Amino acid sequence: MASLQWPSMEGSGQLGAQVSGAVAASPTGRNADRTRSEILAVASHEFADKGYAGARVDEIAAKTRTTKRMIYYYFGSKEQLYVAVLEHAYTGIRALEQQLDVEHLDPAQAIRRLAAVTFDHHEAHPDFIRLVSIENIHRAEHLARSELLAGLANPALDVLTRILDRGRAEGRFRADVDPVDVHILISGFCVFRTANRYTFNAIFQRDMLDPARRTHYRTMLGDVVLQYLTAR
Amino acid sequence: MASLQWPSMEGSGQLGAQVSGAVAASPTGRNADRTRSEILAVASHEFADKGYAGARVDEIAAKTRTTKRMIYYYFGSKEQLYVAVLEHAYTGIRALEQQLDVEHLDPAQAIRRLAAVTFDHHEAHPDFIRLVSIENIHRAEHLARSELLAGLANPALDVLTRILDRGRAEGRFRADVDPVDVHILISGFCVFRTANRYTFNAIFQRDMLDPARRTHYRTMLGDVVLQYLTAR
DNA sequence: GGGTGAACGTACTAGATAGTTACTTATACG
DNA sequence: CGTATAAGTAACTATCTAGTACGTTCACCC
Repeated sequence: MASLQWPSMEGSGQLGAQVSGAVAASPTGRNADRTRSEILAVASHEFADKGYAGARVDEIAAKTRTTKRMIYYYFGSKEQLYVAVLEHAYTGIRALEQQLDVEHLDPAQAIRRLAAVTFDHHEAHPDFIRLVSIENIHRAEHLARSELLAGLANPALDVLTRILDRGRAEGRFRADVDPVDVHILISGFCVFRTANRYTFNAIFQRDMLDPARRTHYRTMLGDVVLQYLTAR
Repeated sequence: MASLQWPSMEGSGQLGAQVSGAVAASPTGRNADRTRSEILAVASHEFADKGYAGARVDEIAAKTRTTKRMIYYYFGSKEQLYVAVLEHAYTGIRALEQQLDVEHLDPAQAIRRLAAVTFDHHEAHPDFIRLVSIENIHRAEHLARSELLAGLANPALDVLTRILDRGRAEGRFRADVDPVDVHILISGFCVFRTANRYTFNAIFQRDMLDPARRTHYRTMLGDVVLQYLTAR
């Protein structure tokens, strides 16, 4: 019901805890790690679904196999729980991004691949995109205060920077493009497609996430980015 | 304090009502139109600021020169007030869009102009962008139910369609581009820049709305769209 | 100059909601 | 084996919040 949509560090669902190095969990009854991660998983989904103010601590507790007391036992307050959800979501996504390997491709193909992977990520993790939207409504006040997330650089940007450097060295890409700007171009397209799906559909009667149009938008994004990078 | 950031139909602030054809408002004391529009203006800002669940009816009332009773008198419920805010916001934006006149420009210049005007709109009406984000968190359930907004087509899309037709007729644009896709490209860039400003800044330490970078992003968008339309 | 209805204010209520207290049970460990 | 402590439950409370009951005032019209 409330499994996380990005790979969690502790396994999201049924009884998947069994944390690697730590204390072996007792098979029966109580299990701190499992309880904590189950609360986190349910809370992630609830906050993503209803927003911070719209989510209810009582309902999060009800969807867990434990009680509200445990939420306060492990997380202290609704706000701290929300921050934990944000941190968990961001670290999970970063772990995914770090896996992408495009060093062996030529610059143009590497850019297409990066754009496609980003595109797929956004489609595969709607809860994450929703959490980001929600956090922007709050002007990123929680994100800015989190010291866990403060220094956390974006691996996608590092990869992008290296691709651009190679492309420039080979004389295939323009010299004056900023990696962050390219990232904005890619993210803007992907985020808009998922985050604004509902109002867009209400007005234009077009579901941007219709599977029939998926490859069309995926290649369109690659085209747009490459054309920008290779323009005279 | 709470003036609307898009042109309202009734004048937002002090005592600007004095509705055109209707009954001349008494200069003193009570004035239905003024009260109603003042509630709407304050509510627009509050909902945009805090979201639907986060906004408080009591606080909206407090920031008005009238009382909570009047909110329920004119709008019925918190939800109906929110729908009224949405409808007011969308009709206001549409009225603005209808003004753009690019028929006298050649297709390429017209596209640049359309992109630039869209770009400016997003920057000038942050409350509208926030309301759209909030409505997307709610999966556009209110927008979809509003019969006022149901048939309301997007004038920007009509303009875009005509520009593309002219460009194709003159052999300057590719034949296989969909106006809605071009709209996605433009909107995606503009919406991302404003709506995701805060989390983006927290992670990349770059304010996408820094005035020093404004023209850079404005021309970048025009370049990207034109390159997409004119690619071999 | 008084009747009428729309516009408005005050004070209240029922229910929801974040957070707490008091108490119980399982588990690790000397 | 027994006890300290981590893990857990259920019931409670203070406060907040959407919505309402009821009374009052103003503008208008005859």
